[in-house]
Formats: sequence, C-alpha cells, structure tokens
Amino acid sequence: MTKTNQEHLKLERFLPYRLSILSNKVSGIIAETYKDKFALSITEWRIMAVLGEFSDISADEISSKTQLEKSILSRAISKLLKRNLIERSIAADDRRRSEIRLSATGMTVYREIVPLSYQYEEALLKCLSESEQRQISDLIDRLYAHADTLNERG
Amino acid sequence: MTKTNQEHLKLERFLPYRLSILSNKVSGIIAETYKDKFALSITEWRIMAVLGEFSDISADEISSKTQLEKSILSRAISKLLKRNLIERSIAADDRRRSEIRLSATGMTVYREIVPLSYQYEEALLKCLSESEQRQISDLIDRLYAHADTLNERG
DNA sequence: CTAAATTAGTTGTTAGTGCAACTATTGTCA
DNA sequence: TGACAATAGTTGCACTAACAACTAATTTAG
Repeated sequence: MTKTNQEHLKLERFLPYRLSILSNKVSGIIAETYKDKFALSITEWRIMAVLGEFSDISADEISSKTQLEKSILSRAISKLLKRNLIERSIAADDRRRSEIRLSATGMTVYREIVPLSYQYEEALLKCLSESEQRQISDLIDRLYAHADTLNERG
Repeated sequence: MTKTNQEHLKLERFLPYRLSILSNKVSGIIAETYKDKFALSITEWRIMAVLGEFSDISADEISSKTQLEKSILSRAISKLLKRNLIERSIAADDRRRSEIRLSATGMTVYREIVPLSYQYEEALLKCLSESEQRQISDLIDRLYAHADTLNERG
C-alpha cells in the first residue's frame, strides 16, 4: 500500500518542480552570456551547437537532435539566415529538404561560445565530486528514459 | 590546465541541456494531467499548490515561493478568481496587500490533484533505488545552491 | 508633517511558444 | 500512371512569458 494521498503537496520538495527551477536557473545564467555577447537566444544557440557538430543537415534533423518544434525551428533558422550566421541550400536528391550549415561568421561565433559553455558547466559542477558528477549524469539519463516510457502509456 | 576548448560541443551530453530536456519532459507529462482533467496550466497549478500549503498569503509571497514573476502571477490569479478556484480579500493592516486562499471548489480540486502528483512522482522515481532517490534529491539541491552563487557574481 | 522612496499589484508592449492549417515535393500501391 | 498518403518546411493565430511603466498604499527621513 503506497502512501500517495498526503494532505499537502510540499511544492518546494516536489521533484518535478525542483527540476524545473534548477533547469531554469541554469539555462537562464547561460542565456545571459549568449545574449549579452552574441545576441543569441537559447533556441538559436542550440541550433548552432548542433550545426557545429553536424553540418549540412536538414531542419528536421536539427529538430530531432534539439527537441525543438519545427515551427520554432523554421523561424529561428530564418533569423539566423538573416544574420548570416548560417547558410542553407536545397538538397539535390529531395527538393523538400534543405541543407543547413554554419557560415564562416557562424563558425567563428560557435568557436567562441563552445569554451564559454564548457567553462560554465565546469563551474557549475565544481560543487560536486567526480563520482557525484558521474552519478547525476547517470541519474538524469535514467530518469529521462523512464519518463519517456511513462509518457507513452498515458 | 583545464581542457575547456574542445572543438565541438556535444549538446546531448551537455548538462544544462539535458537538465532542460528532462525537466520539460517531466513537466509536460504532468501538465497533460492537469490540463485534461482540470484545465489548469502549470503556473495555475503551482499557485494552487502553494495555497494548499499556505492560506491567506499575498501575491508577493506566492511569487517568492513559486519563482513566478509578479505580472504572470497577477494574470494567473485573476483567471483563477474568475473560475472561482481561489478567493481574495484586502489585508486589513496594509491595503496594498491582498490575502489569497483556495475557495471550497479550489480546495476540492487541490485535494484531487495532490495524490495524482505524488503518484506521478513515485512512478517517475521508480526507476531509481531508495538511495539513488536521496542522491538525486541532494545533488539537485546542491547544484541549485551553487548555481545561485555563480549567478550573483556574473 | 510631508516629500521622497519603497512596496504590492496591475497593465501595456513585445517577443517567443505551440498547435493546426497550409504549400510543395516525394513515396506508395492498386 | 495516377490518386492518395506521407514528409519537409512555412505561416497564421491564440496564448504565455518577460520587462518596463504605471497606480495606489505605505514607510522613511528631514
């Protein structure tokens, strides 16, 4: 018999809530860096981060790698195109698909932000020991995989 | 000498990113429950969750407990008032402040959602052992506290 | 006591999000 | 091959979020 009908929900101890607060705080701090120095939103930066790893990929592939909605992606991509941070061409074999890559400028920006991102991650994780860092990484992966299965069953 | 200038940012292994994805997934699943059964957004539910614990508190107090912006709160509160899920009166000692509480209907809804929330949390955490559950809880707290200090120093 | 500063809450504006409808292209299969 | 389904991407629209400007009430200090 599991005890799930407590009278009160202690919001500040409720895991989904705490995850959300932590994530917002962390993303928010990083976002400030991008915003101040490069005028990039989190969304825009994520797109560029993926393009730094995988070049000449389609919007759909970016979507699956970043979990961003295709409409959001479409608009973010046109912004980045206007700013000449990325380039786009039509795929030869399938004219629906586009092939997107970082421009020279975009690559420069990318190369500047990557170390900043790692520095922040490192600074953030400094409060944990090496083994704790591995632990939280592992626990996040497992929670995500599990949440995914809960999702599908309703 | 820390190695922070790798060529590529592996987005899918970048902790802030993974936190964000996990958090969105988890919150999204819960939000569906609220939305389908009670037509409540995450924001609205958080307000009600706080009011279930602390009654006759001001919008500002709710804000500090939920991390919600006061403008967002103001609008969410007027929605909840219209739906008769909460009640509001002016504080006797300070007529700027309002005192907000769950209505009878709001209390009923609250009492229905709390066990659902706990059930979900329990289901989510089922993939972890007891000690792992304590670990992640502890690690989240420490990361949050640490992120907070990083924030203030810029 | 009163002018300035502070605090609680509301509202306007702007931009971002999420869903669905839409166009264009390609794939399927009878 | 030719209608229909599926896929890639864009756009419209309603909704939410973030920030600042605003009103009203209270506190502070000279």
